[in-house]
Amino acid sequence: MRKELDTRYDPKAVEDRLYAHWVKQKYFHAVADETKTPYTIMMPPPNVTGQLHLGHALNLTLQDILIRWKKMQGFNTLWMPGTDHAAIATEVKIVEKMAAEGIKKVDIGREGFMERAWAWYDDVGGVISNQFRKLGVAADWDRERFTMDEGLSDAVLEVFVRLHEKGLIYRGERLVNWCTHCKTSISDAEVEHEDQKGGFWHFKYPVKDMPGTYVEFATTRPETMLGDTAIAVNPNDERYQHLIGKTAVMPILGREIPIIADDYVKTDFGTGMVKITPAHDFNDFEIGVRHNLPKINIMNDDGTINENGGKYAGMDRYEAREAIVLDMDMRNLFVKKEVLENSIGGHDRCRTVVEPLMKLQWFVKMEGLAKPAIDAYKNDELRIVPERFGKVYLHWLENIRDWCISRQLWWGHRIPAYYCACGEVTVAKAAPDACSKCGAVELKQDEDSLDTWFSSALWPFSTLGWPEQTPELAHFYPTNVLVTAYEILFFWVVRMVFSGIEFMGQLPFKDVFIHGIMRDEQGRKMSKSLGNGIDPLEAIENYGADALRFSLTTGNAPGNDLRFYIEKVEASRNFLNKIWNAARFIMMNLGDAEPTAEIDDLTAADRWIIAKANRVAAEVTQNLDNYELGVAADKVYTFMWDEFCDWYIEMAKPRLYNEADTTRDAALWTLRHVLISGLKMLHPFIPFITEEIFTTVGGGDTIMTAQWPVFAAEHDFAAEEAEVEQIKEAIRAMRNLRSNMNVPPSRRAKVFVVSESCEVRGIYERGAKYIMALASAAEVTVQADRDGIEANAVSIVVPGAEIFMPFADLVDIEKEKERLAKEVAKLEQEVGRVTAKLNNPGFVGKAPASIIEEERAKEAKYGEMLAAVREQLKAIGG
RNA sequence: GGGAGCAUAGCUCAGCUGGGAGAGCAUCCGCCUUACAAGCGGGGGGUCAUAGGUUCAAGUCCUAUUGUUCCCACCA
Repeated sequence: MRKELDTRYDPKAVEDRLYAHWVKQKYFHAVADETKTPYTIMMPPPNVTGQLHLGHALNLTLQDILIRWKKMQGFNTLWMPGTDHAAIATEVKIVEKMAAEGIKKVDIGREGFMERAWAWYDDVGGVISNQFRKLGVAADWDRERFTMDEGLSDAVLEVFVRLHEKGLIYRGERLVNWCTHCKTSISDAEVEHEDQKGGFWHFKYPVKDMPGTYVEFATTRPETMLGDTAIAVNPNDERYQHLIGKTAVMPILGREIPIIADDYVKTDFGTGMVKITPAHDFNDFEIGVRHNLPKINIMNDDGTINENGGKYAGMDRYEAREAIVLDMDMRNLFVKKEVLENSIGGHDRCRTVVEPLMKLQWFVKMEGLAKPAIDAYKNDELRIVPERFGKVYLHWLENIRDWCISRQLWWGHRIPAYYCACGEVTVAKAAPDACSKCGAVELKQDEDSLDTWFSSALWPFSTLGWPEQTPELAHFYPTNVLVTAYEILFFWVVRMVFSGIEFMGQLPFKDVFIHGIMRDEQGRKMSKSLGNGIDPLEAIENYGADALRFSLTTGNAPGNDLRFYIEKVEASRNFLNKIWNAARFIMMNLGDAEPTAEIDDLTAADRWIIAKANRVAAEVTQNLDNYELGVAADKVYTFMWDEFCDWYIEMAKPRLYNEADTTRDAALWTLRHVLISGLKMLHPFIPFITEEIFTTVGGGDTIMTAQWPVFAAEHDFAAEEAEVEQIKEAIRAMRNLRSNMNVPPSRRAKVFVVSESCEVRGIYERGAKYIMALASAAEVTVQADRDGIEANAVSIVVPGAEIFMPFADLVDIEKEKERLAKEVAKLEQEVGRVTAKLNNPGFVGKAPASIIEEERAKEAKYGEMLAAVREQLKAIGG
């Protein structure tokens, strides 16, 4: 039963209906089945705070292409979707919402907060995954997971306990990156460095018992002077040898601090003297450890100065800075202020300048975990596409520091550590009944929760049921590829890799396919503050999901950023319409017929397009294998539009319109066959329209499980391809000439094809109907000589033949001479180039035989054509 | 300070392992040719950033330079 199709493709009438149908049919659902070969992708879980943005759209489209393609290849595909609780990002939002109601976290306490948080999750947690569906993604929603699900939370606890048992998780008082706004520690990866011009203040401290002697140093953060516990110089600095071992006095607080020698200090920067503040600077911390210096913390969690800061206590860190500079100046100990270009770390969430603070936190020891992740890449077990990101991956892992995993937040996985008054700390999945040391039953669980990436690091196996040994885990792990933007290589990819190796004994994926990020028309990163974000849902509303997807796929190389142009979506929409109309045309002509054809019935044109489709299938498959999705899409696009629509369909028309044509069925069969092949190759890219047409044209119940086209040697018709290409070239030449001479299509011309070659004449005799249809010829006469052709007919030379078109009244002999003379010049140049090449002993001696053969063929071809054009020019008196 | 990417037609970008420069959009000319004007046919437009080098042959490989974007980094 065939439906009538509109002249314009309307995605609205198709997309939602088909998606609901796919879901209902469980086409996306994967079942563990050991008799099948799995192909698995873990969808990067979006934050539950989010809305679908173009970055997601790009990421999802690429994954969906791979999943749908592999499914058609017969793999047991699983695309695991889910969402991430996004600890800090979400908590900030919930706090904001509460603030609007005039409520603070402390007002309602941890339990009250969590209640609200879960309510909030119930409200908006599913929004984004519902938006994902609009894109047509073939994800297994039946298996959708959330990082705070019971099962995933259990995995988190299991991992924490195991790492702790192995000594890879420890608790310690260290300097951490502290956000004074969010009042939590954050990991190194969450600190964003930004270059800026800042103050560089020079001060001097008096040296004890050496009146008139001062140590002069410079700092970018004068407020940290309050925590100074030493002054350091380079041990080899001749200028300061006499000061080493002496004592300086921090004037404002009157604190006596030693002058020490340490290699860290450079002699050629600043004054060669450095103030040492172990509690507020990562370098100084190390020096403090080396020299056993006291660590004096001068700051509160909110960035104000604490009681160690004397009279500055209570001031904000920047207020204190000003005040201290002023006070030092009053004492004539302020030397000068310079401007210094340096980089400053801010919290990636709120941009607040990060303060290094001493904190008792939980850390993951990274060295041992990083090693196998490094080896996996070096041993080629892990492949990163494009390759250049492999260096970034290695560099990060080779320089990794311990990972601070505790966060002073409530929304997340609470750290499973229990404290007893006796000082004993118990780490266990469940709260112990009593302290194992003293037997006390009053145990307090750690107030902190875990970094959100601690749970997402487990995503590839926690979603499959780990630590339970589920059939899904056995079948679908390890996954095949991880598709993500380069932005989260460190946050997530690296952590999944070492987690997978540590807990599963196997890499979580074989390939990492990295793409770029979406930018606006001007190349700027899309951001909320700039307000330059494009809503993909709006683009889908206006142009359909297929059009959006296709525009995100073509013209982009792996790893490169992508600018969004609505014009590109329009162009994609036009392509969809083209396919739609080609299908309409074919269905109209098919009617109720079910044409059949044997290979022997096929004409040269049929074989030509079949051979082309065959080769495109091979190439596109190869491109997809290499993650060259843009190239793949482009090839199918060109094949379908240029070759199939603009040439083959046009060539089929004369056969279709002639009921008596004995090859009519072969044409119909070929049209339908090639259309379906094309739809299959397009389906991963544009799933909706291809499904709609496929089912309408009787391809089957769904294209999703149709077999992906493979190269078939029996469809490789080289001779016919060459023959049709020859006809195409002739048609193009004739069109070109007509256009040059301003001959309207309505004026049909007689065409004479002259060739001495019997073989060539055969080609043109068979191609006559195409020349008539596509080059506005009234009739085509093929002959061996020029008998009967008007002397002033315009002529063109094509390989192996000359073509004459009598346009008596239109011909301007002078212009003709000009045209032919130009043609001669062009061919002479060609022949000259090729001949020079062939006369070059280096070329003939070293180039591969096939290349030399090609050049020889060119020389012969152009030589022949040149002779013919010269002849024609002579014939009209030129 | 270290590293990476990019620089190709007016614009946005492709161009895989080196073998005569491509697409989309824009532009110009001509077409309502019975699938499609969201279309059809034809055209113009590029010293592939610059300078060297390797090679019979370089947009493609190497080196340097310039411009640009980004990543990493505890120089006070």
